[in-house]
Amino acid sequence: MATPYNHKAIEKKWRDNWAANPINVDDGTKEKYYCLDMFPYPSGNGLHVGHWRGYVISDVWSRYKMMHGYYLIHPMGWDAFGLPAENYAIKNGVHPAISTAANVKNIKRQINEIAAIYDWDREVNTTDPEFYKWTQWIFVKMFKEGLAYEKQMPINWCPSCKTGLANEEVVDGKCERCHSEVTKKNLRQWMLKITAYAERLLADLDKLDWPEKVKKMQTDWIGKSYGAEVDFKIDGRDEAITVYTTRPDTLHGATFMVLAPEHALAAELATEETKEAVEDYIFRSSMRSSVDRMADKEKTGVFTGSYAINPLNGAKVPIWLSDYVLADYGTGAIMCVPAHDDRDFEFATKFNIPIIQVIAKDGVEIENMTEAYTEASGTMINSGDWNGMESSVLKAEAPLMIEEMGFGKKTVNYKLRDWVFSRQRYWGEPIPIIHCEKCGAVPVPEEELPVLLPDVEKYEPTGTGESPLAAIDSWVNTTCPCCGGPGKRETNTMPQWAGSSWYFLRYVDPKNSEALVSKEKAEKYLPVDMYIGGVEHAVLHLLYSRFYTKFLYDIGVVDFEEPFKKLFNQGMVCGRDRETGAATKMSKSLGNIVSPDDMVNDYGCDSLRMYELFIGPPELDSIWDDRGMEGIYRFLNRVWNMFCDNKDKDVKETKELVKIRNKMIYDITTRLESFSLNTVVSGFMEYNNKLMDLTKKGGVDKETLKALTLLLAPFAPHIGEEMWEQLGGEGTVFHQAWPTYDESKMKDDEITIPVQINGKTRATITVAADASKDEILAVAKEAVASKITATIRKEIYVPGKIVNIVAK
RNA sequence: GCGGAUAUGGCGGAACUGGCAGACGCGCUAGACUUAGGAUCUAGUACCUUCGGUGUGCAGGUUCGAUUCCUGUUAUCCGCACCA
Repeated sequence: MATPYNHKAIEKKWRDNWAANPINVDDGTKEKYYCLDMFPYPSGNGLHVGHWRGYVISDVWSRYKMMHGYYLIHPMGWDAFGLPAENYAIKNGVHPAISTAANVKNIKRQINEIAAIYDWDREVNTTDPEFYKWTQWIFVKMFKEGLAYEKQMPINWCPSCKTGLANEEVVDGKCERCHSEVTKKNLRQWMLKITAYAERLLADLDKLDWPEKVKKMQTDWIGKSYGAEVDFKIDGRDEAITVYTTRPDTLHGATFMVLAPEHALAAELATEETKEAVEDYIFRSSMRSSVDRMADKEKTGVFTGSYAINPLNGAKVPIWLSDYVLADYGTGAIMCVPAHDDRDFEFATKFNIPIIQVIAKDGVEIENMTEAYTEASGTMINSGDWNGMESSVLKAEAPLMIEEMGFGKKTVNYKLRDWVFSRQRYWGEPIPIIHCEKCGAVPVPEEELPVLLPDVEKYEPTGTGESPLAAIDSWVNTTCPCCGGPGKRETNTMPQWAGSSWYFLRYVDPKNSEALVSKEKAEKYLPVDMYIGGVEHAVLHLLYSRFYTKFLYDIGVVDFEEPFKKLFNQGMVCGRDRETGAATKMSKSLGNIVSPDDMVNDYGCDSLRMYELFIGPPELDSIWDDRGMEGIYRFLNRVWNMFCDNKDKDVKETKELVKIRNKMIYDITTRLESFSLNTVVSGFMEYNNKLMDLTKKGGVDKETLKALTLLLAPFAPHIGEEMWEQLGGEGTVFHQAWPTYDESKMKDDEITIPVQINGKTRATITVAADASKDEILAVAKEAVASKITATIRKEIYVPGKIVNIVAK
């Protein structure tokens, strides 16, 4: 018996060897393959086995690509701005830069335990001034293009984090980070005009090889709808109120109109009698948080006392105010057709407003409507000239008809809002703007970037809407780059998403001081071919990155419009709840975090890598169970022993061995190609069991051992490299070509076929693979002759699969 | 409320275009080797039973044949949530 499997010695040996002789080298002739991991936030908790999973998946894929001759861009970096470091600073008085650096060091050590081929020469850190110089540069460019602008508006405000938030960061009315209830605060904000890209962000989703789920989430978030704007004259005045509707076909059924309480005309429309009630309603609405407004579906509202004129039939309709109409969508005003809209129906019922049905459901007019008929299908009724038309047709044609009639226009709308981009916190990129009394907001000249984040004494957010930077007079007071007069620096910082919206571009040219990325390197190494990470960024990071990339394309920095060609979302690794046994997210507070460190020590990196994959389908959540590690460790031991038993023997290749080898290559390759990584691992186990069997029956030949080594290497790189060396292979195993299979050599001489009677298996027969149908049926009938108790009605033979005899 | 995903032994999970359900692993049972074994190896392990039957959330359907296709339904998870 040869030396037992010693993971510690083998892994140390190859780790040192790879450090001395890097295997991923750009020789200028290879094609690139860019495989990217979502870079981590360097948290003080370190990595758990869930983080590992994603990194293992991407490393296996990278090494597989390397064995197809690619030069890999496989970088790692740090998304290091953000609240936890700042909160730690507030509590302990340690500068975020210091605690972050310590966390980076620890996590880097842990990541190195994975033995992934990260190219640390490409490492980036969003808090590095040489990096955020370009984060600020992009902002300045956006400002110059009119895509970054200031606005005073009520925004989402987290009272616990004491900062404003983007819509994307508000989940169920709560702060995405700390889960506090989000309130509204009227603040001067920096906004990014992501809405200018809405159409392109939507249309280009088609080009992407992304999970449908993520594409759908982005589609819904952008929320495009087609409809018309219609002008309703206010009775007795010259002004009109414009509404947006997707159902202009129902215009004859509009019996009232509702404005958002924040609508510019809301207060003005009140009459003497309604003034008090209207003002009261507007005031109360302004005090309600978005959570309130969402949770409370019961309709409230107030009649303004004014009327509008339906432009189509001249009907006089009352104008109401209600907070179910959103101020910042469409025109902030709607026409209400209670017969054909659930919300309008509810409102009309509550406030006794007439309901006029204009689409016949199943050809009839409903006598007493109990609910709205919302489908656009049926014949128009009560609609003047439009009577008799099909509503679905009218729905499509009405916008243009309205436009021709001169009281509206065809239009589209998006749910997507501009991006609230400023944060009132310390640990982020300063927004590179100087405010001057004469010149207004002036961008810091590009050659003066970066605007360094100064040290402060107190990190504590003020809660007033000012960032802690505002307290540093010496930093705030500066000169205006435009007129040379006195100026004040912008004290808001950027959100955490700023750096992560473009970091993947910097990896390919991380030390360039002249440009964000050189044209040459961008062309050669970008874009990202495969992006691997969790699904939690579906509408945050992934939407922002697409927006940034499109902008950089427009100003000529890059020559592609989509940053990530292919996206893979790995599932979460859950812990098990000690009492209920249910799967729960790993978290510090639940105390169910499994650290990879001990696992690596006890079983080795190769075992942990394979177990991370074996645990379940990579795209689904899975539950961590320590005990399963044993099984993988045993498996690697068995591979090692089988290998050692055979490697020094000169075993002749047999037909059986050739068949198993080709089948093994075929199975592993096709499963890997379809990203079914858990079944790749079980496939290895199955084939190893077969090879162990054959070891007892005469041995396994070198070619087969070699094939196994090559297949296994991306998964268990250390043992793979060791086996390759012991087989006398040249250089590193990762510079070898991925093995190929020959389908003609996978065929069996004999096949085993189940024989069924009436669909139930009664016997199996073994016949020559090339036997004819008649021969097989004859053998089959003989095998089950005693069990056939009725007349044979039908005999079915599916070649190579099954025989079914129908007897009744 | 709307949309999407999932449902298979004690557990994690296999099953390619309909063709032997439970591969592979964990756990468990028995045995071997051992002073010992939480090491290793061998055999067994869906359920009920005597033949035989029943089984892929539940109820139907299509088919010679359904985990796979269709209709309905339940549960869990995820996303959106007054977007007119």
